[in-house]
Amino acid sequence: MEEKIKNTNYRISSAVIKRLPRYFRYLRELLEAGTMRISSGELSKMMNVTASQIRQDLNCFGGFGQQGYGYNVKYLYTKISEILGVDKEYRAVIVGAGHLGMALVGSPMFAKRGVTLAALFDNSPDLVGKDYGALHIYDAAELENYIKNNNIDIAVLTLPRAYAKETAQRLANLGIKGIWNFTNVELQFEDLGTVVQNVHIGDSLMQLTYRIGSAEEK
Amino acid sequence: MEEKIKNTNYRISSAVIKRLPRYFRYLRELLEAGTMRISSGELSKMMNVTASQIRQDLNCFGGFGQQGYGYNVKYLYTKISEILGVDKEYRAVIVGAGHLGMALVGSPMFAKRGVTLAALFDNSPDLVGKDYGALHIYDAAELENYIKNNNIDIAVLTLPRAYAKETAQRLANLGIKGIWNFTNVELQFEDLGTVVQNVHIGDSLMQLTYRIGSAEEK
DNA sequence: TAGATTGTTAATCGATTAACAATC
DNA sequence: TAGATTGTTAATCGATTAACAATC
Repeated sequence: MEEKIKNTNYRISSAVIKRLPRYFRYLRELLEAGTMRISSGELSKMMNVTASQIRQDLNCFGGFGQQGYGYNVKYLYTKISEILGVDKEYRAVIVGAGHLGMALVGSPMFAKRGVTLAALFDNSPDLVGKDYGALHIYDAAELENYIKNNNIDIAVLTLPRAYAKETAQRLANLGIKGIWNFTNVELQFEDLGTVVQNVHIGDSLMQLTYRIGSAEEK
Repeated sequence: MEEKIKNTNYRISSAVIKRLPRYFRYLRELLEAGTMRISSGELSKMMNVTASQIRQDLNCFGGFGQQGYGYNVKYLYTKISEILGVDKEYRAVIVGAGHLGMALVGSPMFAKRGVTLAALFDNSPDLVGKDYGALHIYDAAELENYIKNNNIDIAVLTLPRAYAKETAQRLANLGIKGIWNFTNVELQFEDLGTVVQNVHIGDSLMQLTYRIGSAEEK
């Protein structure tokens, strides 16, 4: 049972990577429900994918199952968590303490995924200095100082478009590991080694309206 | 130039559909910048995709370009808008007036995509009855009444997980056309003809931590 | 007309599914 | 051991890219 995660020198396809978080969610649900084991066949029915795909996906990273038995839910959950970096305990700050920033602060999303929120930043005098639960809102001018001294890995950008590019550049210059970008500005810092994950929420709305339209045609 | 959008009896692949909103965004930017025409080659450089893919994608819906010239930006933007249903002027309500709901209300996202926000709903006595800009917050108990009488096409679910399933079921029973689901609950109402678009924001965070981890390995 | 660039067919590539031998 | 189910190879399917004739 002490299978290591494969040293994946070869590139994992982005199709696989995009599916991993969904496995993570389903496995946690199974774990919480007290399920001990699951076969690729059972999981495939729950998730509406093929059992083949599940086995192929998992085998990119290692042989986590056992012939004739299936997968131990707790073990598989742990492995997928490791693959996704949940055990790395990344530390994040939220830059932009508007409604979106506050919505993220208030949700259990970060905690559930091993990410610790350390602080909030904003440039509005009305907000700077306030506390939200355990989190303090700092002046955006303090970003450099704070990030250098507090071991921050990830910045969540929930500020207005207008400040996005400049702020992101400052963060990348600091060598921050990841930027989770909710502003609709496309960012690019591969040269600086900063990973950018863009969230285009509006694209999702457009997919919805497309699908409504195409459903109505029939 | 009066090319009709192809009557797409055959199914457009979801790979194509997912790319359409990105074309929409880039084309608006070009339009705002005053660019009159663009070739698939130029656009491909801007967007970091192949020119072939752009031409293939567009030709699923019609021949919007002109040999030797390229694409008229305004015309193409209009056509893609039609394909995505921007011209349909869908009407939406937001169910759940917490921070996430308020963040969506305050953003220009809906207006930019032809979706009109009509009202907010919540079940907290502190919020019901208040107004935010032009939008009124109604009691969630009024959902049925309001939706029947106000021509609502889309419900945006930004309420706590606990109420998600029940509320979504009520909306689907009313025959609402689309549910934009921000709760992490997987919903399924294909039988009732309601399109569900799930937003799993946490999955995006997991992709970020995965990518940070795999970038660090090198 | 010559040059440019589309629309579309054909070739390639990659991802998904099926099949089955390995093995618990 | 027999039954079950994985890990993995092979077959299929679909999506992307390349190529080029059509045409503005």
